[in-house]
Amino acid sequence: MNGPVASTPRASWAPSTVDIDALRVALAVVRRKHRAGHPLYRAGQPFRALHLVHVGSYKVCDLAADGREKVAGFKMRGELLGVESIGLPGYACDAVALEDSETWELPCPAVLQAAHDIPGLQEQIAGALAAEIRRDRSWMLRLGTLPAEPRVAAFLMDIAARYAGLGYSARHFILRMTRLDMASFLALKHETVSRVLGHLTDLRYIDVRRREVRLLDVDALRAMACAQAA
Amino acid sequence: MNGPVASTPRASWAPSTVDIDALRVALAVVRRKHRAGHPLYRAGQPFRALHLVHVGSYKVCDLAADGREKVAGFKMRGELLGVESIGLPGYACDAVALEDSETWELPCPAVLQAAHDIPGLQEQIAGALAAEIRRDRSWMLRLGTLPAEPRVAAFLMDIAARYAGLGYSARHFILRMTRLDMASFLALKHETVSRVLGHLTDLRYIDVRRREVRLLDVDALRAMACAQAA
DNA sequence: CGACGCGTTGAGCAGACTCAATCACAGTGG
DNA sequence: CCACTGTGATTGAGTCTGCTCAACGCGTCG
Repeated sequence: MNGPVASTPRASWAPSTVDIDALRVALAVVRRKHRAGHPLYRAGQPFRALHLVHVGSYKVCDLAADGREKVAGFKMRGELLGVESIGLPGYACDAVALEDSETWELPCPAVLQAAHDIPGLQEQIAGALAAEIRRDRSWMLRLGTLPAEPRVAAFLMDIAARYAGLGYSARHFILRMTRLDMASFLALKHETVSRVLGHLTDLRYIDVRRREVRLLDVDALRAMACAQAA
Repeated sequence: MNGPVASTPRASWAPSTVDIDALRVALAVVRRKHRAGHPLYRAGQPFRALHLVHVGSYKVCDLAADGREKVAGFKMRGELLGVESIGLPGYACDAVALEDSETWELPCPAVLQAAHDIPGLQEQIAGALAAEIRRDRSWMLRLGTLPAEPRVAAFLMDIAARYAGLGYSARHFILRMTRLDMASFLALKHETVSRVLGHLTDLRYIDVRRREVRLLDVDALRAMACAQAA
């Protein structure tokens, strides 16, 4: 995610993953399914549980009072949903399934109890929240300092790395979100995203057919994602 | 102690504040002073403690491997520094004093122990981390959806609200950071920030003399900070 | 005093946006 | 089976906001 870091504890670097085994033994996990486009939760609904993505993927959408809206992130298998709402009476944002998906519900009281009882779990949870902060900050940095093209390149590299972490191909994958969602997350317009993908195709860095992406020149993409100039 | 927050759980809304009394009784707090421009910590230094701002203010700077840099936030009295590094061997970013400042050091092992022993503290800490996530997300939303002028207006309103929370005037205050820092945080160039402040002055919304700011028309500023168009 | 960092201001440029048309595809129903 | 429809994606032309480059003023501090 950040760089080629090896030999550090997982909870620090992995997306919002925690030690699932520890939680699974301690909690009575409820499975919840969501069809593509349907919400796992909406902003304002009572906050009573965290959710672990088990199948599929979700987007997290922040909303402002005046209607402005932005995709804050995408969550894949093994990642946690709802951590941003801890300490609030209701959820702070929306979580919507990008495809037919399934989560495990982790009720808050049970998690708190487990954090007390299971040694190390408290630290893992705090570590997962801190990792979420770092991930957000890392994207804030990119969105604030990179032009459109490197931004899209960085996004593709991020998705690729996460698929790789799940055992899927890092070179060939399906984008589960629309161009509009990508654009919102990247603070661009969907036309711009489309144009950039087109240009990356012209450069032979990638091959895109609608949602299907093939990375042809990972080194070039990585270089582009790091340098401010093209 | 915290601020005039009404009728909602404190840990949820306050900046990165926690129940300081609970921590103070449990921890042997060490005071650390920093002159303007000097670091409280730098990215990579061993992470052993959180820090509570007691006097003055700090900026938090994220850095990318390729040298890109961005101010991720500003911390004032009562706010926590270092939470983003929880679970890592070293700090994930820099924290630099904007003026002569002082922090209370909260050693990690002691905090963890206290979180075990003091009922509710664990939740408060998790709540503080979640609040940090929400604050970052809230700025990501603004930076992604607002043009330069509303962005600066929103920034001024944010600073004003935080000063008000500390018992200072919300109408008249000193910006502790340079235009460059503001610009970095707002993902703008410092010339743009300068121009926007100039324009807000022309509009009689504010009065600026270098770092000194007076808010003349708070309603207009608030309106500007919320609407995407001017 | 001189120097450097910070802040302001101006002119011109360019990258991303706006507006708009068109295309591809999946789902629906006749 | 295919026309119809709506959403998502692509592409083009023109515009504009914020950036770049540059000069200058102010203040502070060595």
